[in-house]
Amino acid sequence: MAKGITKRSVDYSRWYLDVIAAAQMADYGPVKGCMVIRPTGYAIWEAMQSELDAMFKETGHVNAYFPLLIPESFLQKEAEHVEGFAPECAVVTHGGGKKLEERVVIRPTSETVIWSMYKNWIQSYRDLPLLINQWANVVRWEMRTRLFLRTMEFLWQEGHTAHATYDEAEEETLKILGIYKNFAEEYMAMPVLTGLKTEKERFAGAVKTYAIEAMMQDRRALQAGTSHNLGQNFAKAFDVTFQTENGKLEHVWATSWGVSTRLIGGLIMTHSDDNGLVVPPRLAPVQVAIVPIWRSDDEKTAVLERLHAITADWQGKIRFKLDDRDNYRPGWKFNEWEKQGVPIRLEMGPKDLASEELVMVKRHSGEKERIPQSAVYEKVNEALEQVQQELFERALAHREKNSHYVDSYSELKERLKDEGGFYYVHWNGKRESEDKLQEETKATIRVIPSDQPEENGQCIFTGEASSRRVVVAKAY
RNA sequence: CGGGGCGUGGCGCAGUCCGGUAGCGCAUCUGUUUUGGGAACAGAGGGUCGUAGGUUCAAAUCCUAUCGCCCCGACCA
Repeated sequence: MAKGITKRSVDYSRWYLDVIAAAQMADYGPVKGCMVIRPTGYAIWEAMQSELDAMFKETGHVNAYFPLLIPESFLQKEAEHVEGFAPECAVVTHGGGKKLEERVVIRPTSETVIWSMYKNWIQSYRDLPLLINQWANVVRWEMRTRLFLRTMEFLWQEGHTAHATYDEAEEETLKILGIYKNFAEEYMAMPVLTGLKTEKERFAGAVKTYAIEAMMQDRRALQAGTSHNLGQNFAKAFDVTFQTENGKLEHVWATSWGVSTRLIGGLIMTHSDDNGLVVPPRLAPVQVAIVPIWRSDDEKTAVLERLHAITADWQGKIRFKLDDRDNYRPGWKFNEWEKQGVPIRLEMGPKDLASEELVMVKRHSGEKERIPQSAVYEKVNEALEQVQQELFERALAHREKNSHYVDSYSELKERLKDEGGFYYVHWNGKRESEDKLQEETKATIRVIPSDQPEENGQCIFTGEASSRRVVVAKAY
């Protein structure tokens, strides 16, 4: 049925790329690993941006913009940070035809430039908290890239906040984590686990890294957003201090947090099917595609007239497209909108004109329904809500079905190989066990879940006592 | 960096082994008939075969070099 899209069961990775191509979401740029985001893909990003941006602003954050180019020496000021990022930096060595005195890196992330500026902006406890976000592009020289999931250049938002106390920074870190979870679940309809990253997986330069972690249809994990408590690491590296209420000088406490265009990859791999993209209604650039059907010019006029009347007051309420192109036939249009992931399709032809009905089709289920023309607006709104809900529930059920409690390492190894999924296992925090796990199974500890109850058990690697379970999975 | 694959009209490919008029499908344009799940027919336009050198009467095809991209792995949001 869907020409040109490889089935998920045949080759998941090929399927993913085919979905993107069929929906015209992105294309390869001329430089290896770089991606052109086409209008269909970018519209989804814009929808994500506008929702997230509103959430940040509601919680007191403001937007600003910092430069793309950073002096190389800045990266080196924070020991762990340089170690983590130096290998993947693109470095500018020449400008204006001359070799630069100091090389300049294209930002892989902006902590260093931003903290170099915060040094000038923060003097007193009265200047805190400083809650800044920026929407930007960053470059990381990755060895292996994949559209949306990992590209050399990607778009993201990065929040960088400064606080007077550790507790306040920690509170901010968790607040943002909550926003990310809410966004992922309520808008993307993508259920996520929240939790702390292990030391091994922690952001270079952070004291604590929290993440939201989602399960894709192939049962692999996708880290979909991170929120870091940076402690005083960057304040110390850039010597950012403030005077406290009682006159003492202290280093500022920091956080940083981000989500990227990777979310689009997550969206695709959570909901789409063998017929192409499926976009949840709240983020769909087009929520309803209307396909009129006619044979004669008279029929065309009548059908379009009726549809115009029905949609007369939809402007600003429902994002819809009346597809009245006459160089394509209905079947072609059905397919086209399907590949684009439009949640609801309405069909109306001569038959419906007479019966005062029309046909409503849901993209995610293929379910068709005849609805009275007098109630289209209500029915469509109802359906959009319902689809949003069903997509979330479907994804959640998939995650639940593929999440397992396992108490032996040998069983974990077997099952990781054969079925994938999330495994809740006891681990007592030893780095060596974590390294061994990755080496032997390619899987990693994704999160130490926030909502997991304390439970006495034995670490499956060492047999030592453990008080909690962590989530192990193979990841993107 | 290792393994695999590929560079030929806009896109997808065949042709390369065995040198001899650059081809097919899709897309595009024109016209007619069509239109409830990817329309049919007729016609048309569009290519220095990744790049550079070599062999030859003759190179997409053989030789040498080189550049690039994609997929799979190690590393990563």
